[in-house]
Amino acid sequence: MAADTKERILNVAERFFADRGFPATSLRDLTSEASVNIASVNYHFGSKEALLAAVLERRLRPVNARRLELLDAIESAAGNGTPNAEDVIRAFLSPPFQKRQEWGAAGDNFLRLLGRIHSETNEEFRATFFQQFEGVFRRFGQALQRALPHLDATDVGWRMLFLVGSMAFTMAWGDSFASIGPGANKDPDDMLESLIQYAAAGMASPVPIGVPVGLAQKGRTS
Amino acid sequence: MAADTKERILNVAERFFADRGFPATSLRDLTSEASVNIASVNYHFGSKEALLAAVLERRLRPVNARRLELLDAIESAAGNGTPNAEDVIRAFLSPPFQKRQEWGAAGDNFLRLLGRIHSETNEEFRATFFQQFEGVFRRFGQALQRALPHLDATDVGWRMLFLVGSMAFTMAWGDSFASIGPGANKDPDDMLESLIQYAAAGMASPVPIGVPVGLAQKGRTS
DNA sequence: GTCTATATGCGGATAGAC
DNA sequence: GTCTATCCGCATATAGAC
Repeated sequence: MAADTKERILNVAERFFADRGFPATSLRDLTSEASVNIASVNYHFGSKEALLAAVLERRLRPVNARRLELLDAIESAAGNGTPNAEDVIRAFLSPPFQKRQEWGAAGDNFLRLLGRIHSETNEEFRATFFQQFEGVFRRFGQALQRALPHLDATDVGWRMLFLVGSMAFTMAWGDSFASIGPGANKDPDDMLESLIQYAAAGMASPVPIGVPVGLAQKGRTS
Repeated sequence: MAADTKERILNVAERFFADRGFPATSLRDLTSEASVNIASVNYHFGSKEALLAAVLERRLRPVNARRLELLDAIESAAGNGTPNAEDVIRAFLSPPFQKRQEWGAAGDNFLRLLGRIHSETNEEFRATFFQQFEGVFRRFGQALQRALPHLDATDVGWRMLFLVGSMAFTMAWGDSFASIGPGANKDPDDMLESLIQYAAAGMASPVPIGVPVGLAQKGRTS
């Protein structure tokens, strides 16, 4: 049962990489937990790094495909007009969280891994991850620029950085963070909608005209 | 020169932990780069984990002290009234970025490390990091709840999650992310102001009244 | 406080039998 | 495809001389 072996490896790797991080996960533990032979990772994937790439690609591909599909639909509907910014943001944020629900516990693990990966600034990780992500990021950047013509390109770039940061952190922590913050839990399904609303408001917020952003209120509280 | 040895270790650890991550950093490389003996980490700090704690505490302590100082001033000025949400957000976000400028290159390294640490969901890291952070997070949560009475506690909690995510990601990536996004670089000093503005708009955005957030527009683009 | 030498164990990867 | 046995190197940590 080779196919089963590969999948068992992928599933345990997803969970362990999410829980412990990639460098702190040993192939010994991983293969033991998956009940496969220790040599099978190298046989099926070639190396530990290639295993990470396979773990990411398996789920990132459909997520990003869905993102672009939704964006295509929005741009088609807008025609020559400007697309709605909230719609664009929704198209970017929804797919990973919706897929998580489809994928159940595995989706949970993947999203936590994905959240981790986002703040990995290493070169090797970038090669694996940004290869899948960079094109999507660019297309959504262009769409947001059209949807928010009052922003210059730098503002759009920074705000996308903020948006992706919120998304990644929410993926990494999900519900477990709510216990630290104030208030009891409501339905976790509402979190995505709350994130979309937060991001849409932040994205579209006006830029002070004629006043350099950095000088407007610098040192106000210091 | 023992004091110098400790500081050289701390400085290199800060940079290596930021660049490579904690588990991927070896004490061999670290002590070699710092030009100190390999045994000195255990002599001065006790263990690799204790070194991480020392690295974090050295800079996190003044950052969080400054945050609370600013928050105290805001709450004193507000008296029995409600403090301004943007002021509270500024008090939370400004100190790490202002300290970075004070600290120069070391501040850069620390902020990248701090960004990483935020998405570390491990138990061990939480012990070290949240010990310093949890109290600050609670106090700002209460302040934001008072500043934004139209939000219930769950909304405040989630939006703080989003805010911290934006902040952490900005710390981790800083300027290097701008090259991926659209647009050329403006003054990097403006990034903090842009982040504050984004967060303030997202934080204060209205909640649809009488319509559950999660049901309002769910599936709109799917 | 600093150094060398070493204890002790785990890491990824592979050779070669089945 | 799967397994055992092994190569080879690096990890943290410490003992003990200086």
